[in-house]
Amino acid sequence: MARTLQVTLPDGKLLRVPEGSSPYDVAREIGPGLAKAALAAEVDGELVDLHRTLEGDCDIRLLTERDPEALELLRHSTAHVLATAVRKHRPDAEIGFGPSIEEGFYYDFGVDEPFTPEDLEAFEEAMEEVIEADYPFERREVTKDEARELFHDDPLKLERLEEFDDDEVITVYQDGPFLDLCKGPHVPSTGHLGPYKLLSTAGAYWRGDERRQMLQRIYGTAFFSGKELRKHLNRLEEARKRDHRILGRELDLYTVDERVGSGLILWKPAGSIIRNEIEEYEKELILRHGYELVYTPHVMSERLFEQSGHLENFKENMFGAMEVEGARYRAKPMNCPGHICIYQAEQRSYRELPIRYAEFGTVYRYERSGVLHGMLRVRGFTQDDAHVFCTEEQVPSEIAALLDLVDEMLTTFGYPYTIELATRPEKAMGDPQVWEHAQDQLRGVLEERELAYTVDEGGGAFYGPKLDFKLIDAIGRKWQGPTVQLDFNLPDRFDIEFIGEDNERHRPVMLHRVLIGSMERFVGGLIEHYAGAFPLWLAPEQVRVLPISEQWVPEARAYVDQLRESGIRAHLKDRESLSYRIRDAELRKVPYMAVIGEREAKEGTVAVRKRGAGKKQEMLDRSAFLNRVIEEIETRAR
RNA sequence: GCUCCGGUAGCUCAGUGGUAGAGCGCUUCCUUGGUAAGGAAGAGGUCGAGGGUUCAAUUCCCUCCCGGAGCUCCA
Repeated sequence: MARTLQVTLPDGKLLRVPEGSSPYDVAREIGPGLAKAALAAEVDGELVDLHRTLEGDCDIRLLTERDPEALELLRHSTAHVLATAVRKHRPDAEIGFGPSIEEGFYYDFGVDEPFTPEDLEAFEEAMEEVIEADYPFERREVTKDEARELFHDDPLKLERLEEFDDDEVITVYQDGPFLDLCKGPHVPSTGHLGPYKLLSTAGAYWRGDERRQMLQRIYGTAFFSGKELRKHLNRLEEARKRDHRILGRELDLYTVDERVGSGLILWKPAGSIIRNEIEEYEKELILRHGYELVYTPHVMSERLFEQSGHLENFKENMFGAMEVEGARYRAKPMNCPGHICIYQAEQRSYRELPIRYAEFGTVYRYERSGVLHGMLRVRGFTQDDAHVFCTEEQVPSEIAALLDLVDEMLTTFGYPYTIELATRPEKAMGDPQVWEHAQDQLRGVLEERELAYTVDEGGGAFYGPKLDFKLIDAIGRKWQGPTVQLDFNLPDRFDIEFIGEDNERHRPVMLHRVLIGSMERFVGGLIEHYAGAFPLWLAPEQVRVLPISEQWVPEARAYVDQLRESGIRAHLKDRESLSYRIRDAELRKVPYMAVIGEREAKEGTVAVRKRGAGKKQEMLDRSAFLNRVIEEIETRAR
């Protein structure tokens, strides 16, 4: 009698199957429905192909479309099918890597002629053929020598191959004519692929190293259902519509000019209003939290940056030196040295601490031309920077106060957020024990508040651990948010001190923190977050007053004046037809339209139409509307 | 910086080896309007910059500048 294996299912149920069975056989044993739906399996914690022979007794979990891991498999398998198709059209294409990624997959190819959009269409057609052929994904274990032979025409694969240890199991996967060096697993056959779409091509360095060969990357995405694919493509379309560069132009928020230079933002009046509102709000907030405003120059002596170490560690990101009367100056890439100089302008007593200096400081950094991107990645930007000088004992309360600030700020803008604690990296300066202690302090505050956080092990800067806050925007994308950073470096470099209770000199702890980070990036992000429809308190134009006809212009103008008198940004539009003006106000995303005609004139009212609310309108007493607007602005309602 | 793609009116775009066109916007006039485009006329372009090929270049070639998709890096 054949021997049997005992498999344990996720629900704890035990099953006996003949030796030599595969997960597929297990699925069939459980039911035909599962056998059909199963795509792969997790055996003793390891993902394996559905038809892989089981080695012995094991825990097994069958993966179907509903498991997140299955989507990754699907995408990875789709990448293989893409490579199969590319090889059909371009037999000489060298194959690089083709993994699944967060939103889909890519595959890198070494080709002489880059791919065109027409190529992508041809590849999609060829992929259909591969799918129809329903080739199984066949897994084989090979020796290094066998693999060398199999991939003798694929230099990129050979290079990867040499990195395997001699005793490592090397596996290859074959689907029809295409063979790839691959760890797997895959879906059972090419016929199991779902709907997919090739999206774009781009250059990518072999192994991400800019000194290496440039490969051609094809990006695509794949799902189990057409519905999900369409949803994803819609999301991409939605993101495209929110693009701050397009909205920024349409709403006259900012511009760039090649005469000024790449990566340098010109804030137009409407954008400046938004920026100024944010600055005013934040100023009020931080003054309430015990910060003091300071200002420091944009250009400072190069010697300062020698002392701070920026010239040593940050030089490739700094603008070049300019010379004045024999001395060299630099545009500042960071605000900290200036703030330290202010701290050191006097002898400091422990009684003064903590000292919190805040500045909307404009910094300039050289960024490679290829990375510049609208307002999100620029060469000149204004940070809402602050530096806290305090004693070691004060660190926890300072961190706690910051958590409050961050929460209040992000709630105002309607951003949910997550927290990350970044700890000591390999190459770090300072005593590991000091690091340990500081990290414990940060952790302690988070835990005391019962805040959820993740740990980015080794993700801290070389000079100190940090807390990173990630924002989640209206369409679910993550953005870099506030950061708080402990610094064990600059206090030493500048020999910062305070006189303690014991009348001795002591070194204060220094914290760097930003809430919004960079004005440019934050506003760019806000444009996309709100899709250009800013809440009332930020909206460049808050109320547009529309007289029905010329007859009511004086009355409408008087109302505009009254609104402005109360600090409301109101404008009169009286030229074109009412329909036209309504449409224009909607397109400009003005929060409120106030229409005045015969009826309103008679009753001293105003017909209020809210942005995006269509024909729904409200008849309000003029002072009632004014008060409502003021209230909404003051509470910074979202 | 690198690979590929692009740059024509303020914006979105069409077009051509014989020096240019649309829609929107803008100006003026008519219309005096009741909730997402009332009508007409007009102005506006050294076709990104420089060089080359050609009888002739916005068009073909080269270099540069700027933008885009990525790679790498970052607030």
